[in-house]
Amino acid sequence: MSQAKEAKHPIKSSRTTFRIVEALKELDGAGITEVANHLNLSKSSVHNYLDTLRHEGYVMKHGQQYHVGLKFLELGAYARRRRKLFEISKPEVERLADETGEVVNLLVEEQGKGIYLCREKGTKAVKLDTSTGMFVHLHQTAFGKAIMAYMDREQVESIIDRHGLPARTDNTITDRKELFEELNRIHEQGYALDMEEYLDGLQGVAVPILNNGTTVEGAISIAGPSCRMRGERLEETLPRKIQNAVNVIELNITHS
Amino acid sequence: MSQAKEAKHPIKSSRTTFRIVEALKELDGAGITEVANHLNLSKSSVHNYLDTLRHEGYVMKHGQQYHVGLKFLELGAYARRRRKLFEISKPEVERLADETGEVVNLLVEEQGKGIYLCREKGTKAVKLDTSTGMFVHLHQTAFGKAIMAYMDREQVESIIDRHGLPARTDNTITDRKELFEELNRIHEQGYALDMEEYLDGLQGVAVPILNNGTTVEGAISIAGPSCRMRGERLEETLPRKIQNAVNVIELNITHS
DNA sequence: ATAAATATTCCTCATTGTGTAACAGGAGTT
DNA sequence: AACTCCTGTTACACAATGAGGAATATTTAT
Repeated sequence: MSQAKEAKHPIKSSRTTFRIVEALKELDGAGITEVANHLNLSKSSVHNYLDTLRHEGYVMKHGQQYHVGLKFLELGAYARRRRKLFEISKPEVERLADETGEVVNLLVEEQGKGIYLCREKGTKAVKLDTSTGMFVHLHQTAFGKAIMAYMDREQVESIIDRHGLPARTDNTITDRKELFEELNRIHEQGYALDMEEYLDGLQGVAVPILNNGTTVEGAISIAGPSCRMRGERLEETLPRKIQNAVNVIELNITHS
Repeated sequence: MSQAKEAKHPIKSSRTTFRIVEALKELDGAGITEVANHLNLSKSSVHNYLDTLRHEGYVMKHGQQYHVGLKFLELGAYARRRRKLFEISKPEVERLADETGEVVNLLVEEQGKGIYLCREKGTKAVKLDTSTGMFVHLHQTAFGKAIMAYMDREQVESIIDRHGLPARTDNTITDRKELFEELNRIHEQGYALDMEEYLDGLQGVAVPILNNGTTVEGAISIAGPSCRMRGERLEETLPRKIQNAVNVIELNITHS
């Protein structure tokens, strides 16, 4: 499993293509010059890229503003659907949201980071700026830690090497040794806690989803304001609720 | 509004990049030679593309199989979130699914075709192979016709020119004149019907979502097996239910 | 009406992607 | 084990192609 930072023979235009689309996302829509400045490219180049992308249907042009097109949703939704985990888990995630009233997330690991497959909001759910398709550092969240707790140590090491352990709040675990201790604890108790490690005032619980009791497929988490997430509810009731849902999911995974 | 089939100076590599990813989707994962044959490209080229795409995080490699990566979901979900229509409509779509028990869809137009923003299944919902992110011909579905019914005639003409009127079932409207008559009827009655025009045995109703009572933003449809979709339910109850939901949505759209 | 932004087109040269062909590694067969 | 027949990967050299500068249109603002 080669881990080179660069491809041997990178297709430059392929990379710039995506850099441009990503710029469009970052800037939330932009004109040609804006993109050109943002990426230090010539206006004419950017123009050619955006023009071809538009003809391919991957970007939209409204007036003089270019935008990321919904055709990416076609590919993205396909990639998500391919993971049987999503199809199987969605109803359970919805049920959990109804029952608890909080925010429930389904997350998987890809390329050493976590990505949300879906999120359901219960009636009391807090507003969060995160959502479907977003990438997060695994060590900063409950579900991320839950997933790592069931990976090989070397795998976790390589992820840390690749992405580091950047902090997001004062509580984020940024120390390698400390993280591994936490992962051991999680492995023992079967669930992970997020004590405002991702966002101040937000806590959560997460349980990993295992295939055949061995490989981690993803994790489900429930998150809410710290005031509602404590004591028995945080450490007993909610973990058990998720565990029940996960049991159902795991049954369906192995039998398909 | 130029409608040239090709960009003036197309970036070839940009196009092949997407052709490769699309091939990966069509083949539902593939190896290098498979892709190369499928697209009449040299193995080495495909290898270079897939390698860079992998390093960019847009494709995944499992063993010798390459797959569309979830990073597309990041862009796709963003593009969807950008449309305020989605955020506003989602709860209404869910409510409709609960109330009717059928399949409820939210669709918008992009590039002259229809694309599903979301789908919610009620308890009695039929199984459908379509889903989020999928593109469909507008004239083949109830929501598509509902959308076209509120476009300028010339706009509809140009869409037909671009995509034609291919049939999907024996009932699909394939005649230009017939389609325009149908669109007039829809405009008058305020809702559109799909009488097995997309899939045999499947019927549906759709209501367009208007902004300020003028521009079409999208449409909501309810679909189900023909046996359950007839008479008063099809032509009265369901249209009214959707209309109510749409009213709520339209209110929220104009006030934001 | 003029100015100041854009976007778009034109054109040239060096870069970059392409295909051919050779190489390596694994699975299956005799 | 040696062989074949698949893969994926690397090397290389030629030609196509994308990049950038500058000129031109087009829109928007003053």
